[in-house]
Amino acid sequence: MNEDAGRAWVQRSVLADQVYKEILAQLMDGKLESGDPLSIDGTARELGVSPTPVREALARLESTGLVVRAALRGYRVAPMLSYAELMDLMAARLLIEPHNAEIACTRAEESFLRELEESIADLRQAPNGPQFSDYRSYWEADERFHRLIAERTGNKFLVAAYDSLGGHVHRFRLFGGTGVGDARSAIEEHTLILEAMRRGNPAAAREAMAAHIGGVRARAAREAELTAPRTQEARPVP
Amino acid sequence: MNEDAGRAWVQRSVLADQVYKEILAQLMDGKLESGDPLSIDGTARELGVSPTPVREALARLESTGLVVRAALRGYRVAPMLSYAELMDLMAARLLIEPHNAEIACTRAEESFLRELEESIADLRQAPNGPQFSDYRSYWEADERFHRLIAERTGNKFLVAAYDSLGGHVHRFRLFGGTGVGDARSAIEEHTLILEAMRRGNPAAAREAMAAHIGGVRARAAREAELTAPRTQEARPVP
DNA sequence: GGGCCGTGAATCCTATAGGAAAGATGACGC
DNA sequence: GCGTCATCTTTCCTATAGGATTCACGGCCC
Repeated sequence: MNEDAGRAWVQRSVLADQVYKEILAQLMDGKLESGDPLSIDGTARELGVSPTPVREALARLESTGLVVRAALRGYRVAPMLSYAELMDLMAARLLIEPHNAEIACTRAEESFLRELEESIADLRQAPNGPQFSDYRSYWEADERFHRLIAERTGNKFLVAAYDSLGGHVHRFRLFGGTGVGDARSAIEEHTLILEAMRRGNPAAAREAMAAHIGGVRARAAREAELTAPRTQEARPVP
Repeated sequence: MNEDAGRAWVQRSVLADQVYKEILAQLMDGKLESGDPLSIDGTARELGVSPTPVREALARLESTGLVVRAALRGYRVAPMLSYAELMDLMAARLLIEPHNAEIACTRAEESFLRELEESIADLRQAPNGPQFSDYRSYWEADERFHRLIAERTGNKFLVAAYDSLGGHVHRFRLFGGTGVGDARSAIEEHTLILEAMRRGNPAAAREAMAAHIGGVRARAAREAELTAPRTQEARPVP
């Protein structure tokens, strides 16, 4: 488990960062399920490191909402988003991200537009298989698109607000085991946003972003219906 | 529930939390100034604890934006907000908090309104001297008012967005050495928001909150002009 | 005089050890 | 059979030690 000659993932960098990414990958992959206790010592043994970096990584993960911390009782994996929570997340994104797009459009420059275009191109060529390692690059490109817009506002508090939602983390966590389901639609909508920005029309950019988030919400709702009307009423298995 | 449950375990607490509060107090008090390096070992020696809790406390403080972390070079105190950044903060708050107030108003109950009223009462009787220890209770009551509204939305992502701004942390940090300057106005505006909520008028609640944030912004701008002429202009995004 | 480089101190990062509390397991008594 | 209690294991939390790295300072060379 820890002895794998092929992966010497103990490099000369901050170990806490490596642990952070590893735990994040396991969370995305579904290896760690909702409510699982995330023991500090246990994780340290499993990864072959000491508890100190694990402690620091978990302290940072806590701010993402993926893990929850009880005062003297350790960390636990945050429960998967329920349908209502997913809708809440989309409502919050609808408040913040269209606004970001509008502001960013007023400050758009050619280099910025090119970066957006590049992220869309990366999105097109990224695989989107069922495992997190498969769709990781897709996830990164998608996140980069939205983050670029948030950062382009020039307002670091809007960036912080966008970050705090953890929209992509929570959304893509639901893809664990199934893969990205709405790649085609997402790429189309990203392109529409970019075009509105190219035209220099802030109102159109806002509307395009709102339409995109709305589309994500609708598709997420449909997926949630398809997979399982789970967790609302825990019916005993016959 | 049980108020008189054993008190013995209360004295046992996580040391990292105490370190967190202590560093926060020093930041608020101005004992730690912008750009100061915040050495882990040094802080540990100063507080008489080991580096491990300090490390965890700093990792959590990083998400508040009060300290910044360089990969292998330690932590530093984040620079004080410039005039432009303060305006950016208020712009972000104007996006989020009026919306929160509107949603919260639609779900207001008597207990919620009473809690709001209580926070305003606490605000009235709280001292607001120059040291952080003086206006700490004022700060807590003010923060509680806004947080109650955010939490009343029932949308934890809106709460997270509100948290991420760190509005009160940054705003009150500027009060270090001078004390709260706008207590009277703030109390009045809080009362107006509460009255709108009592009337059950979401649009009025939104407007009252927007007026409050606008008032805070105007007063902060005036203070900034008094203390130091704004030399820093909004710099273009990279 | 200015730039480059070696040495030393300070600091960060990680590992290990031990005390304390919570939870689990099993035995005992009713 | 069921509740209670003692014991044990697990886990969290803190302290300490040591390797690795960075920054500062002084000397040396051009």
